[in-house]
Amino acid sequence: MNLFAEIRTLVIDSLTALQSEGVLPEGLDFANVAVEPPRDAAHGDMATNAAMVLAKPAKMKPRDIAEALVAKLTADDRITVAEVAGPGFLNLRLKADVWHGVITAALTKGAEFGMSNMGMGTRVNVEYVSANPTGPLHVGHTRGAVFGDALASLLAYANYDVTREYYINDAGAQVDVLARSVYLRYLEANGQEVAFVDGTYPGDYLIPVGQALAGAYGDKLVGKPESVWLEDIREYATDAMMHLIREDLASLGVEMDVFYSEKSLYGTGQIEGALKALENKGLIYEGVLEPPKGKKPDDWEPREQTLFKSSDHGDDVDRPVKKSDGSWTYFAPDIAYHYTKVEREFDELIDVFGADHGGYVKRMKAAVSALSDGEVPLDIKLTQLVKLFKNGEPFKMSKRAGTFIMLRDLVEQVGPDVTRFVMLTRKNDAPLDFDFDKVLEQSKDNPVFYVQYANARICSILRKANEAGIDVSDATLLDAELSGLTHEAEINLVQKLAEWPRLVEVAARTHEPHRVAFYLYELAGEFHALWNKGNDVVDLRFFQEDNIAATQSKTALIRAVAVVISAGLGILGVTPVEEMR
RNA sequence: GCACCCAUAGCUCAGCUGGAUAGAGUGUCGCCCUCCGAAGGCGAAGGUCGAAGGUUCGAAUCCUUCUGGGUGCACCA
Repeated sequence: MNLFAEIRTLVIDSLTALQSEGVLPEGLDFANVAVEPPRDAAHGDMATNAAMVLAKPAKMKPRDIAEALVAKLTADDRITVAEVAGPGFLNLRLKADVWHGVITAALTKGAEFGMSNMGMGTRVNVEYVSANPTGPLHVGHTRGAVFGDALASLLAYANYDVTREYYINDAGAQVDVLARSVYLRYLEANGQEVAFVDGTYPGDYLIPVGQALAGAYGDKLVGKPESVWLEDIREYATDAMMHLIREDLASLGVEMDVFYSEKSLYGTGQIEGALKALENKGLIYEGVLEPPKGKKPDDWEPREQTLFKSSDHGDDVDRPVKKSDGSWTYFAPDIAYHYTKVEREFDELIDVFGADHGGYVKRMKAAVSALSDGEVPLDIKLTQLVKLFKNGEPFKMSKRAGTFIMLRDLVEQVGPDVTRFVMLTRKNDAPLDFDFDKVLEQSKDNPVFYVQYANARICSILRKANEAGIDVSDATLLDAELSGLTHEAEINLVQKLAEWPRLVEVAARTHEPHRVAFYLYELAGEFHALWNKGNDVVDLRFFQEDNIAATQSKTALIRAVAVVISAGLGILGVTPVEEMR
């Protein structure tokens, strides 16, 4: 139930009626007519811009349209007052029981209150993490993982048919490096002294892989040339790394639907097929790129390469798909991979990349645009850096000194819930400060705590009422008499609840799950404000020992709040707590 | 040199396909704890929304230019 959408429908219906009465001209576009919460509550419960938006196309004065609309709207029994204000705003006040209906709807629908049909089953592929299978996930990956996962859940909540996908880069040179590094660990496990030169991965996490390999092969591979073992070890090592990565993801509560292997594209004609598709559109040619201006690499020399004419689809320059020696560039399999997404009949694609891949956005969009003839939109969300702090001091990370922070370090120290929520307290394209101490702090400036605390307080009251023998089961609260909820602070809270379905749609449309986190913080704020008013105004306390009916109506309200908090935290992948410990 | 992202209160940040007097936390100042959980509460002060133009009835939001910060820039993944 989206109250704003319902009132908007009423406004549109009224406008249509005015057209048939000849008050308004035909052929008006109502798409921009909005019904929103007013910025200032003193203006009313809802506001619509209809008169201002339509003034120009209807060639009428905004106030004249507004006046005509007022007469229509006040005839509806949900509206108590409709008045024209300012340049042509129409401020509406709703009957109290309309607001109370929000509580009933939340209690009836539970977690489904707020779900939207906006997606209408659109098939959307959300690709995220996609870290190279060369080691465990670190902090940067964590943000991408949390963001992508929350975005996927958000879209699912708005009735998109979501596929969560991880692209495994298991075919490039980096997995050869991995294999060589593991081979060194293997030699080590066979009692040899080894040196980790530049260009190998020295991480400890490869030690058990080398040992396992020694267990499986004994010393059969010792002293053998690379050609003998590279392929086997590469596969063995990438499997081991993907196992690590899956464990990391699981510890965060991230579950992928599809792990798509880059290697599986090779030898099957899929890369050739994707490039053929581009070639058929006349977008592949042999050519020589201009050197980059201003920053010319020292070893630059003109080379003829196979190029994709990405500049035809919004890119700045054309991009090579083959190296000068004829082998694929990394871009080629990526094109093929995205081609499979188009062929798998997704209606929309979303890629979540780290900000350091920003330079990759245009060419990828160009490729998808070309391959789908502009039919399949690709949105690429970049997640900015996470800056770590401890005791207010920047936490310097160094691979060499072993202070590189991994996903598992975060989860071990602060838990998956805090990790996830904090990662979503900033827009994806803004850098994020993550302070190990602050995120565990129990105070109002810690949003995780503040939201969880609200939920815990609500649970506490429900327990208390139960202990006092008052029935506060959802079934009973559904029938509770709500007409007593008239105090401004109570209505404020209800109105905040009413915004939830609307917020879900805004967040889903903009692909911005952080809006959910901010909304929950605001909702918790309204709840705490009402609680605190109970300190002074006894009638506002949720638990009224000598008044069962009042207790039930007030617990119905806060139970609805808990329902929305749980639903919102569910989207973020955070478990609501019932008690603060 | 080019591209992308960012610039909002002292600080950290929200700001809804453009909407009314631009919001929150924190910090500062004043008052408040016999009270369902004070791990706080109420109030005040605090802004040329980086700058200048433009579009619009209306711009923090859209366009152009500029300034300042971040990131990336043939063949590496």
